[in-house]
Amino acid sequence: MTSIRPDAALRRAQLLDAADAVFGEHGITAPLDLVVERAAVGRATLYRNFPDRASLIGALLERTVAQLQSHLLELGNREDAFFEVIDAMAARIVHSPAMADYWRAVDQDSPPVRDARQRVLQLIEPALLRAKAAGLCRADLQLSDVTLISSMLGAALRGRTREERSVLATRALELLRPGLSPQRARAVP
Amino acid sequence: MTSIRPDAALRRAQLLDAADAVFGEHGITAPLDLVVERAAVGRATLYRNFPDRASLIGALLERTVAQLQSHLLELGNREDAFFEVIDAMAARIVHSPAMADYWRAVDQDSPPVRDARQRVLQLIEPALLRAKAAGLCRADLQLSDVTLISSMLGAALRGRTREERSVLATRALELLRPGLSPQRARAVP
Amino acid sequence: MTSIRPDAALRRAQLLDAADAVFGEHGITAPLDLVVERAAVGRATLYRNFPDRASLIGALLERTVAQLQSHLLELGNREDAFFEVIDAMAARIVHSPAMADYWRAVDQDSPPVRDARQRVLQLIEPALLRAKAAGLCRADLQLSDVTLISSMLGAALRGRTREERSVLATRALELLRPGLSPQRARAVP
Amino acid sequence: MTSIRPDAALRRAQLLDAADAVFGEHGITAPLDLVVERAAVGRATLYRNFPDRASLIGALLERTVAQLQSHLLELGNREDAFFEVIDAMAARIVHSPAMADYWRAVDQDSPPVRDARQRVLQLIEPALLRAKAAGLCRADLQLSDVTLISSMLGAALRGRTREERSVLATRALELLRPGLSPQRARAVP
DNA sequence: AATGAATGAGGGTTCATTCAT
DNA sequence: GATGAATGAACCCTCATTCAT
Repeated sequence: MTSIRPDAALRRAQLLDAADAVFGEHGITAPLDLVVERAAVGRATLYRNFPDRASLIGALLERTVAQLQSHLLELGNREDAFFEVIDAMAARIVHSPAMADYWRAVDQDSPPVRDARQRVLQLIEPALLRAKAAGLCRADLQLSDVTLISSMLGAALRGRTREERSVLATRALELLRPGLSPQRARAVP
Repeated sequence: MTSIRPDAALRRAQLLDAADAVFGEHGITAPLDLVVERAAVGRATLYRNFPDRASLIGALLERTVAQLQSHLLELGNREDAFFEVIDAMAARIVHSPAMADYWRAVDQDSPPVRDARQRVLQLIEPALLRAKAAGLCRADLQLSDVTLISSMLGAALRGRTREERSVLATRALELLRPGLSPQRARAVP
Repeated sequence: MTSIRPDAALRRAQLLDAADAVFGEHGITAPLDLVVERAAVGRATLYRNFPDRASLIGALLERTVAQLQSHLLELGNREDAFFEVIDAMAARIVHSPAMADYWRAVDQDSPPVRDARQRVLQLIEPALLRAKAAGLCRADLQLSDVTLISSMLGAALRGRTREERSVLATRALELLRPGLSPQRARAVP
Repeated sequence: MTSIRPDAALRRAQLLDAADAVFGEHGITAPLDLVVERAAVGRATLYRNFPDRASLIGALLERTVAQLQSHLLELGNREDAFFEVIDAMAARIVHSPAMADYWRAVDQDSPPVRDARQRVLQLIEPALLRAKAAGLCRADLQLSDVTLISSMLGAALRGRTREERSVLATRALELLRPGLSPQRARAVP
């Protein structure tokens, strides 16, 4: 039994990094040739590792899920973990602006995408419940709102330089935060 | 000399309607063939009226600008005109879900798109100023925030059925509205 | 109303001729690029006229069916029309050596191929019945044998020069003819 | 020095069996990956044993030649050995339907194929001469006709299930046999 | 002025073959 | 010696755009 090729794992990582960068610059419909070129890898290598675009995106999502998981582990039972996650999400999108597109990816949600989304929401749920219990967020906040917020952030940041993205993300969070907090009764208009 | 101008105008309108529908369904990168087919028009006719994709999108934006202008005219000097415009913007996106994409369209902002955006912001500015003066919106709200909000709404709504879009738009506005209102001092976290 | 483009029909014919030649030389799995090149035509022109390989082959079959039909018309009610058809089939294969492959074409018989085959057999049936009635051919000869004979002739001739094909076809017919004639009782071996 | 030759021989046989099966199903242009997969062997192993497709096919032919040789040995000096060989050829093609393709293989006859064909014809020649001498077959039958018949049988059986092949082969032989027997003088047409 | 046929560049994918482990 | 990961050439096909009718 041979050991599981360390170079294969390297290639995979190279490809994922390249894909993340390319998708960030040109959107998730970017030519896969760009990914191949950036990874400095043969064309078929991409296709063996990721038979189609969806599976490539799926793998990128899996990486994100793993990162989220370890982040949540770090945060432990903190009451404000939910908001930390939102901030981290924004930071992640600033870093990797195609991120948000991954979640609604590739014509009508392929299975790997659906699975990853499911898992993310499951991971976030306890944090959301704790925040609600602590009265830190509005009472009617839903898991589905997290998806919505992610989409909104992602779209806002598309096609910008990294610095612009950072500025815009900060502002977007400023505009969104009050809407996540507990709501006073509002006067009728 | 024949005077058949209305004919040409009709073709243009047909093409724009078709483009709006097709872009709404398939995104603004949809094959222009689909537009041609839906407009039931010869292929070159599209290209005579709109030499490239950007000018087609520019024309769609112009239509929106014109609608916005007449809407604002209707609203007159009402203090809440700004919020009416935001709602109208959301409604317009629900109806025509590619709308938001138009604003950041086609690889790094083409001139017709840039122009149209400029004009929209100029139209909205007075309403924003009035809302600020009346204390109806947060003091630091900028014109650039309108672009941001538009992006955020648009992204939330892509690729859904009309009903889903309507539900999501309502929710997105619920989340965004508190952030647009005047802000209390917030306790330090 | 414009007249129905004469040049379009020309292109179609050019393409069919080119396809016949190329398939004859390299088999029916030859790269379609060769067809395009030989027809001196843009690549997409091929694809508009014939969306896929099967439809190209289908069209080639249709041409053959039409030729067969007019040939049979010429022959009228002659008792030996069946053998004339067999000879013509061989001649046709000599001229266009991919012909036989067309009949069992492209992974498990596509609909256009199936249709064309059906029509050919229907056309030949009367001639076969007349030959049987006149005692010119063996009593148990079936329509399906025609397909079989066509396959056998075709295979014998692939990838040869025209002259070699002609010699081989003559020989193949010499070997096959006695088997098509009425059979004497054979002594048990 | 280790003496692990049987191991290598086993691999070779595995590969040949796999190739025969795959070529039978998908034709002799089938992806060699399928052969590798079916043989459950590393990819480079195929290439070490058989540097290219032609040499793989050549090896398959050699196997057939060997079988033919031992079959002829069994038959001894029987006068009808020639017809036994024809029947065996048909049976072999029914079993391994790519067989006939092997003989005219891979773009204009590669050397290993040419060699194998040569040897087969040499093996068959005595049987043919005996049959002729005994008046069992037509006087003008040539060695080259054997090639022709093999092609014809092979083509007739391509792309069919085993059962269909068996039925078709029987029929094809029925049609061909009279043409191989001594010919009466034929009335002028 | 309007049509739709023609074009060719480029994307996705497969596969024979080589090379590092 | 054996493995399977990596390579790149080549194929099929789509689509924005031009041009003959």
